Amino acid sequence: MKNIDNYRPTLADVAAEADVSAMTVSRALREPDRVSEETRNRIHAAIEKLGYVPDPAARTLAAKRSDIIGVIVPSVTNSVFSDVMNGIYSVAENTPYQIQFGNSHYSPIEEERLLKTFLGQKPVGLIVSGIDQTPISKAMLEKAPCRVVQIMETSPDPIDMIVGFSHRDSAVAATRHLLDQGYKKPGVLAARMDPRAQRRVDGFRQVATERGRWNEEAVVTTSARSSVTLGGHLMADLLSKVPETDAVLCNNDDLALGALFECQRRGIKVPEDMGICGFNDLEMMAAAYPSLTSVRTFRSEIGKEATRMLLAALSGEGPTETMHDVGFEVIARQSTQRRSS
Amino acid sequence: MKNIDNYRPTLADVAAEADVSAMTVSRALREPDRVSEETRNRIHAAIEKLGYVPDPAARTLAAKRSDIIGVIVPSVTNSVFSDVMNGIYSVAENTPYQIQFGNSHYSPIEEERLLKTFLGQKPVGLIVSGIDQTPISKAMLEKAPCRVVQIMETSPDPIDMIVGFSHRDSAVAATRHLLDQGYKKPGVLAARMDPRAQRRVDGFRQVATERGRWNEEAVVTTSARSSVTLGGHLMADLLSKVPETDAVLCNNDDLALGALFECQRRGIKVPEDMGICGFNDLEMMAAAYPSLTSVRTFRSEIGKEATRMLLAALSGEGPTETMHDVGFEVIARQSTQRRSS
DNA sequence: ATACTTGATGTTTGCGCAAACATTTTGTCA
DNA sequence: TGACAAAATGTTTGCGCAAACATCAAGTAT
Repeated sequence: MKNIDNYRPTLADVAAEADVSAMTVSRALREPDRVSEETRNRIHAAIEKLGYVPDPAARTLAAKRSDIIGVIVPSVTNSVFSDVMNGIYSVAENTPYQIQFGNSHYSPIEEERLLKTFLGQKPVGLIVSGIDQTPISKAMLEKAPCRVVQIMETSPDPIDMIVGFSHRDSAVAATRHLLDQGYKKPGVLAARMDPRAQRRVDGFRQVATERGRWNEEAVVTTSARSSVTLGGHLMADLLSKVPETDAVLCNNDDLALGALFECQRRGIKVPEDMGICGFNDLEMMAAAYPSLTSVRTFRSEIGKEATRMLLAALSGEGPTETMHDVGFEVIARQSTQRRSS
Repeated sequence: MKNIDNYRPTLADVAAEADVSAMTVSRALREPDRVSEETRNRIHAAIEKLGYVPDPAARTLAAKRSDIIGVIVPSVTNSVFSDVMNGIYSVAENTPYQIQFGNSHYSPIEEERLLKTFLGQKPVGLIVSGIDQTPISKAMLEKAPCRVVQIMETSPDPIDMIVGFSHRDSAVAATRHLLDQGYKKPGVLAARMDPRAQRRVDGFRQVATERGRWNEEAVVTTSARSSVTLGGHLMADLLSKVPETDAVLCNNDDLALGALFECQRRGIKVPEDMGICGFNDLEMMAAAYPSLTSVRTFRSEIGKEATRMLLAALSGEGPTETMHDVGFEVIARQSTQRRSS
């Protein structure tokens, strides 16, 4: 069992120790420039001696705003969002701001609920995923007394600020790559059809149609959570529906890896008989055998840039950009390197 | 730019609307049983009408404790901890408690700093990873005015409560499995030598020594972050040092997958010429070709159980268990299925 | 030398809520 | 029907801090 006694010194205690008023201590912590160096030293010595730690609740109540940056992501297990979260942390870590995560589980309704909770904490900023908020969420964000950054996508009319890339364009580029490599019967594997996955499938459709390679049957999707195992199943499904398929654009890297294993199991040669392209370019893609082509996305960069943008806007110094496209890059590897066309 | 006006109703506003005192409203929210049903309905109608949201800062200040459960993990990108975090969320989601994550980046010093920050928030509970805290951290946790759950490991003398499994025992079981399958020259691949990885290597050493299969040279470790690519490199390294190696125990699944790819690249047959065993049993292990043997760990369960335990202790009802071993399970698959012994 | 700026510090007040205690209303039993 | 317990509700107070304003000393220009 645990010891539950615990005296915590307050600003007033530190003030008494340093022989100044409480307000001077408060200032020494928040606006050091406005306190003389000598006084400041005395105050810091007192803080050290007493082990004073500011009470964030009291600060929030008095200042009518917290130092919280709320972040809403649809999943914490998905490595895409892990990377984004890591980026956010890395920039926020050495600032006075606190990151508070919320997990919407890909549910717009849950996002609404989280948003309400977060706003109750008077955050200084919010980072939300995507641009497909419900009307109620949008309204909350627009009226919110704090800055808002939408991440993962691009949009001509963000709520406030936005950092991401075009999912449609990235799929367009990947599909062109497949066709340029000489594949004739491309298919698509997609799980968890969130708005971004949908836009990627749209990009594929556009290019495939333009080049006369479109086949509705070759689009295999499911609302299930993405996984390597699922990639194998979807690949099997695709092959049973459209046996002549010679390439697959996978909506993410897990599916691509699963598709590769399924091909190995069936003795289908990659890249000769089947081209495989993933999405996100997770670390494992380069290490696979054969190495897997993927569309590199800058997930950590999105998190970092969103946080930087927010901090810049909060500092209030000068005009800040409100849109940032981090782009993407098709990383061609062995899995789409067809010997002959 | 954004609209910054924003009036937020307070308890007093709701009280006026419902024609009761502020305290009754406060009670209606925290102890509904102590308010008559009729009054409660009137209050909820008023809350709805005004869109009242409680101010957590004010509540924390007045009550001298927050509703925050602080969680410190060494990494948010590592899928092991993603799973644990998800487990924690899933149980905490429908409680009044807020989860606050901290990322120690595998640094005990950073953990100390985080702990201090968290304690400043007067949390109701803390969940920390591992049992290797610095003496200062240990002291803070012991004196903390809240319950503490250590996770990921087992220990005869936890600070307060503990949920995990024995890393040593799990490696012992995995190594026995390899030897029982007839492999004679087992090696180990390990990255990020945190205390848990170290204990797993120790388990391997114990069994290998007992059975006369120990070879110091066949233990290839690095302090670098684990990855699939690294798995390939470590495998290559091991083969150059000890070419006769016929099995590897990998300290995690990323390394195992990388090792598999490296074997494929070199034309080494798995499982005939090389047995591979991973650790954690991530989803991809079953989907690989050949499917990969691994030690299943119950990561999500650790998060869930730690949170349940904490909630039970907080509710104060009856005696609660303080130690929970979630165990592990060697999942034998193709990658260690040697045809002949 | 006077008025006036600048920098450094102090005082008062209230943020929104819950603990502790006080009071009123209702129900129950003999 | 009165006495008394229990349930329901109200009042006072202060949590720890920062905003806003007040004060005081030291410099600065003319």
